[in-house]
Amino acid sequence: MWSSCNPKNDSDLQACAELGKSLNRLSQPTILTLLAKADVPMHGYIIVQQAADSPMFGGTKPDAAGIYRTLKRMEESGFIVSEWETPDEGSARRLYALTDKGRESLRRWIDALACYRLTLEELREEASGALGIDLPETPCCSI
Amino acid sequence: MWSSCNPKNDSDLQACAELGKSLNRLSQPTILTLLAKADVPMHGYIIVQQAADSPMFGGTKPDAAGIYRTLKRMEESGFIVSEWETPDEGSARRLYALTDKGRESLRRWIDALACYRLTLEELREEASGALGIDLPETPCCSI
DNA sequence: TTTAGGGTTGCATGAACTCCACATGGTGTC
DNA sequence: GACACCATGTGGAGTTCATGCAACCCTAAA
Repeated sequence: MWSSCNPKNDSDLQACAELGKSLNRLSQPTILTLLAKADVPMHGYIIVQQAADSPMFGGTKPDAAGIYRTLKRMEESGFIVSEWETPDEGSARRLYALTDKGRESLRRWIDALACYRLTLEELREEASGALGIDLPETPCCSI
Repeated sequence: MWSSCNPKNDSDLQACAELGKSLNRLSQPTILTLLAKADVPMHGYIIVQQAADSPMFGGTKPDAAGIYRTLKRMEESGFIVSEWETPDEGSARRLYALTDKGRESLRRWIDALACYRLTLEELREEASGALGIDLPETPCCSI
């Protein structure tokens, strides 16, 4: 499903050295998207697993602590709600569900992402123009 | 020259609340691009001025201290070189010039930006699919 | 007993940004 | 003459935010 261009090995990382740690802070739309796609409440653990496959993380499983913290923030903002599931057997776990506000937020995120995208594209065009090279067809990390 | 979609007023910021402070850390390719376009050494002050008009800053003049710090970092990395210009009249000021390494870095940045762009687009498609809405033509902050 | 599933907190680190202050020098104004 | 303001460069303190690591709790299966 997700098939992004993510540098997998060291030489790719070298080539895309500038990538660095940018484009963080986007775990929130990723989580919103996962919850919206599932359409049922999800456990935090599953969210962490599935987030790893999202374009934002590209196979690298994000730190669980970070995701749980983000989930907490999102609940405080009203984008999701959580409740404890206490089965007769097994340990208790939280179930996170999208709220209407969260769905609305995701809708705005879609526009915001388009905005980001356009900004990046403009910068890329400016840079190409400045170097006098013609833009190839998204040679994304093409090593 | 630069004409990005940047929320100008408060209501736009509300609508694009998720924008927050993401997409920072991109002052480096912006500076590289400015220097590459000028093709002559530039003063830091001018860089600050022109950076304000770039897609990344969208009219908001970035903090000069931050830009100067970035310039220093970039010089340490060998992407630019600077020398003092000491005119007979007026105060001394630095002239920043792009190095070959800097030009090479900008070339990699172009690929990296394409990579970012693709990631954002994928996430956006996933989000739209999850919400069951069809993607309009980049309605970037369309309020 | 170890491993895996599931959740949480604390602490340290680091990057990036903001605000503030301080230089120097020119121009303009009250 | 004092004051303000733009041009120009720099340093420090403090904030915010994300990252990563370690530790802690639980249960269940192998």
